Amino acid sequence: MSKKFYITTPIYYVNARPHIGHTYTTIACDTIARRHRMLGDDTYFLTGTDEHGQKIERAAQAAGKTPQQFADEVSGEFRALWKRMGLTNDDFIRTTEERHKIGVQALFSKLRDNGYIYKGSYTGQYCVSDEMYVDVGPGEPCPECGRITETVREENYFFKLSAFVDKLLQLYAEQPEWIRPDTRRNEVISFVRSGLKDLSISRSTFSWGIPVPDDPNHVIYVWLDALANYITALGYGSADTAKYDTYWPADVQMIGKEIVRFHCVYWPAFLMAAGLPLPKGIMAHGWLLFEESKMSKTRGNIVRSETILDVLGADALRYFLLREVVFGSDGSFSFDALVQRYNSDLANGLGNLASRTLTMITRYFKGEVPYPSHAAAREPSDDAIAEIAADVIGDFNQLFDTFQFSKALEASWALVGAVDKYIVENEPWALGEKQDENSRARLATVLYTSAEALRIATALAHPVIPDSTARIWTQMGLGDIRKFDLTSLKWGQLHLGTKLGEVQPVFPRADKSAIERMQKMEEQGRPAAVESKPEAVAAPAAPVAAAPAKAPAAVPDGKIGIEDFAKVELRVGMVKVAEKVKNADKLLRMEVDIGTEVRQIVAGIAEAYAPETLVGRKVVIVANLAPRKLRGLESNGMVVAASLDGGQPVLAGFLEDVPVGARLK
RNA sequence: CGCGGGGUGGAGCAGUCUGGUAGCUCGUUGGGCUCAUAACCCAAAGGUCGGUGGUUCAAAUCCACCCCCCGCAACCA
Repeated sequence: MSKKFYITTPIYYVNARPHIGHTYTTIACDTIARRHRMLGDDTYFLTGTDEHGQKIERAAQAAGKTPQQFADEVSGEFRALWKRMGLTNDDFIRTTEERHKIGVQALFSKLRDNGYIYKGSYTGQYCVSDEMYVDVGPGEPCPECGRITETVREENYFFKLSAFVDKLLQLYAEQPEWIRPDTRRNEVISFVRSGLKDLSISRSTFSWGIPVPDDPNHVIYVWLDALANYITALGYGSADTAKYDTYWPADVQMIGKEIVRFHCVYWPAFLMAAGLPLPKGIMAHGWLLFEESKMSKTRGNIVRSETILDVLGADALRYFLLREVVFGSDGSFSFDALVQRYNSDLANGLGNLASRTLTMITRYFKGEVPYPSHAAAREPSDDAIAEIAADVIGDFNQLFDTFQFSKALEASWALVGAVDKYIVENEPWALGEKQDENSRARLATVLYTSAEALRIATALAHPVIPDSTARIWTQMGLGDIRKFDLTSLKWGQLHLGTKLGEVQPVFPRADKSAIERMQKMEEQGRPAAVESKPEAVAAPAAPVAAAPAKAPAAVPDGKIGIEDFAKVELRVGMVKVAEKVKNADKLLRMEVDIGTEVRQIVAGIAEAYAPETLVGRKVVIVANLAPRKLRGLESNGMVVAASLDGGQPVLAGFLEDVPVGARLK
């Protein structure tokens, strides 16, 4: 009899191409799903893409595509990547699919029928980037993301979120493990305690979304739309609810820490309002930092999973992510660390243990698993390994099931280490030289013990490194590891006479060139991988909620004509005065002579240039830029500088002398 | 008084919730072994656990205060 197990990833917003952060979440879920399948559970693993909202509408427009085309493309990239990585998701939901639309509308209607939705009007500052209203004054930036907000007045449908404060607090109190880890739970509790305002759950200012039932002028708020995927994918709201009936509520909903509020406050409130069961738990993992700094599109340090797949394979990445990073905390990624882990744990550890053990069995026992013919050939060290293995099985299971992947793997690698030591101490190669009965029996015991420990370590690691463990399993003559019943795993199941397959290294050692290759691939792949348009469009300079700049006449590939360039007036200027702006870390106030006049210009270069070094220097100025106030000072123009991703700006200059006021063309 | 994350041998980290011999990987040095993927095993050197005070039989861990570093935001037209 099997239990059901339903696990979900967030659905990924298609404004960004897949990067290693998405991969991290999805791999974690894949690993959990694989483990549950091995345990015989009726497992269902869902992932997908979130495709609606103003941000997508605008990004598509900027890219000269329809929103659907845009979403199709990026969603396709996600699916292709997961397929390539061999992920075992049972379904892939897209919020633009009909089945999802039906389900969301059914949920909306249900909330309305239950009296939790009312119509009201709302004027406020809207952050396009975060798709939410924020509590700031007109013209102020979004407190969440810092981007500019737009003043929007809408007649909207509202969800009575305020009615759920007590019920939510009760949920968190009664089920302390409902939100994990604790830090996230505490954040949520304090957020809810401070009170909840009703939530606007429709938009009429754009149309890229699911229409509100009976009121097609409104589309449903993206988060209500998106969150519903976890049930619409199962057929909620459709004629066929068999999967919904079987799998809902979810056993684990995995998320990143940035979307805790939506999953731990809004989502349960929606479900309560609809009278539906709540998921059994939300697990929020941390962020993956790239060599200490956050990966971001603007910084251009997003690592693509493809690079790692090409060079080291999916198992290396899977193992690294789950072993290196404490799940729930932030972790850092670097190619050095990846290769290091790969070599020491996989190549030198598990791979080498498999290689030496199986080679000796092949050599000394013609490739058949031996077993000692009499009890005299047993020694305490053999039993010690069996005991360690038994402990590891228990520890691994307990740690893994509480999301402590790094500790679980550490525990099972302790077994690998213990066997390496055991082999050296027992010198099977020396026993192999002798032909007397005792030596043979002793050799049989040592090799059996090693092989059995290897079998156990391999079985435990299978959900994490499925491909390579399957190969070790085959080499051990055990057949298809996917058919192995993990619940039965215990010492002594390896049978006498099991015929080994051909022994081959499973994890070839990676050398330094692997790191260089990956870095090179990243650099080459970067321009294509970075999608900068949506960000630029989402933060329009004008305070008015104008539509993004009308695409200038049909010029392909984002190129501009000479007439567009001619609109920009670049001039050589001489810095007369430069000083730091008070209360600003990055700003310098300069007075710049551009020939015809002296302009005040404020620029964000204070961290790269001391004011006194600038006086007398010639710089390039955008002379016809609209004035803008920065930290209270009006800036009439812009200093041109090279800006490195994550680095400091470098001012443009000339090798030859140029007169002040000269125009650049 | 903006929000957040940190400070543990040379490097990178775990341990802190739940106080009890400071652990892991790499690196260094010396030794061992030759089955194995230049791998594996042993040993050694290397630590004021950011500081000060407190609680305690006992503090990396709990409490208070302080110092420093790093993100993010405020400002990068």
